[in-house]
Amino acid sequence: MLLASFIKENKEKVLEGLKIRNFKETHFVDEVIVLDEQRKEIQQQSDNTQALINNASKEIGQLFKSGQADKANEKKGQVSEWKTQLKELQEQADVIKNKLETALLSLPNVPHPSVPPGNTDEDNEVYKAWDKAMPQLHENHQPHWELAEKYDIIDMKLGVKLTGAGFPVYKGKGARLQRALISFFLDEANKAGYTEYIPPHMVNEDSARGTGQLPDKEGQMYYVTADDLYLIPTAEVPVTNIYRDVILDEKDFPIKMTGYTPCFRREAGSYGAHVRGLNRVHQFDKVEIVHIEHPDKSYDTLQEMLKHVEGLLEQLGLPYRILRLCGGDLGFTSALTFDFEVYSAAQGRWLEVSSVSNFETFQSNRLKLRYRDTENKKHLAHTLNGSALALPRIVAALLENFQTTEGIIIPEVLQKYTGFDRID
RNA sequence: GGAGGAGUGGCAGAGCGGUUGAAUGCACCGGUCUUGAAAACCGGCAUACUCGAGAGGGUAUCGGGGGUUCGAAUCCCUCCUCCUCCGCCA
Repeated sequence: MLLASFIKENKEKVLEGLKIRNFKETHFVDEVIVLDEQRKEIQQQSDNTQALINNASKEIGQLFKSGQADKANEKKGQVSEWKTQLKELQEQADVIKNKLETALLSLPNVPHPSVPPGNTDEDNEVYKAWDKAMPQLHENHQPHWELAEKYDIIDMKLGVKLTGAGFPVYKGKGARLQRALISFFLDEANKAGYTEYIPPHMVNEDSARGTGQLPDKEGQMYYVTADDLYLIPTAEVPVTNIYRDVILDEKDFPIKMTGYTPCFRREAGSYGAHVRGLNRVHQFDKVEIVHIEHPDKSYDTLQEMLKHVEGLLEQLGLPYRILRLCGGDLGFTSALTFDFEVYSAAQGRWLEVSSVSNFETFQSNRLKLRYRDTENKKHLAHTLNGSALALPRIVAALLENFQTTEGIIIPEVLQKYTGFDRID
């Protein structure tokens, strides 16, 4: 959420940003500015009335003390008039505040100047292309969903029986591969200086709001009605919210956190060949990295995160490319996002496996995540996060790219985790 | 799940209807003293919104929300959290 004051002072910049995003509902910008003015005005009136009441109440107290009950009762009459006025003012104020909140929540983050304009994923900029060899598959190669069945390592049908479509069951070497990847990713994150967390897999409404899942993506989350809790769509939500309502010292930067969690996404309305197998599922595993950074350093940090993710993919030996998302494809809360895609050879497709973003102050504003500078002034911190990495599509690419007539070869870095070097 | 008890500033801990944004202690910051340090003494020390060039002013906040009252940290309702006991349980 942007600050109303920021919108007022940077109206042109905000409008330009919305244009880059191809965001049509620019009327919210003026609404915010007007409503914020109205809010101040009515707040002023309401505060003044309250001040009158507070003063009169003190006087009444004094009068009772000095035994002038009749005068006190006279004052009471006047106060009750003010109270009626106050109530009306507050009702008006509530209406305005609600409208303002709605308008503010409707506006996405202002894109970073480097974000290219564009509407769809076709307009994304290839930031780093893959210029090395592509995997060469043998003649009878198969897509990962067939391999998974052939080697009996992932059972989608069993998932349907137990839960429903999109809930894969990993079995035998498939399960062990899954666990190996999680351990590998976490170990790499630890080596890179991230503090590891195991957060809850359900969060309350405040947390979902803090990182911007609510109200924007309400339908995307599984919701436990009996307890008013949301299943997390990513570790970003609980991990970033660790720092909700926190005021840091400048010297606390950078804060680097990592966590493995399952992720739950309803993905309503998805269907077709592109969501086959592991390409899109309702529950998947992911290791996330989260940074909280000083505003001056957040873009250097974003580069550092890209390097970290690149390192993982290189060690796994998967062809990858990095995209700079265009305005239209950029997430609501993000200022700049780089997507990582790996090449899944049997499908002949690039699959998104990581999304690394700088949210600047968009999340921290709602989180009330601030820091004190050397002059003791408070400012909003910057938050960033990235997948490092999301498992299913990595598994898909591993299965497809490393399939041989003698089975699937496990990358060397994973072998000490899996305890086997091939799936056959 | 059942029965009790409790939630006050960074921490500890008073207050239990009327100048209480909140005593006191500790911590922290500045100063005096000191060769330096400690001790002692003096002063400062919450957050948000808002008015003001500034000095300074207004409003809100004593777990969250709602209510009673001219007036609530103090009374009532409700939710949350923690503690003790019982039950259940990986």
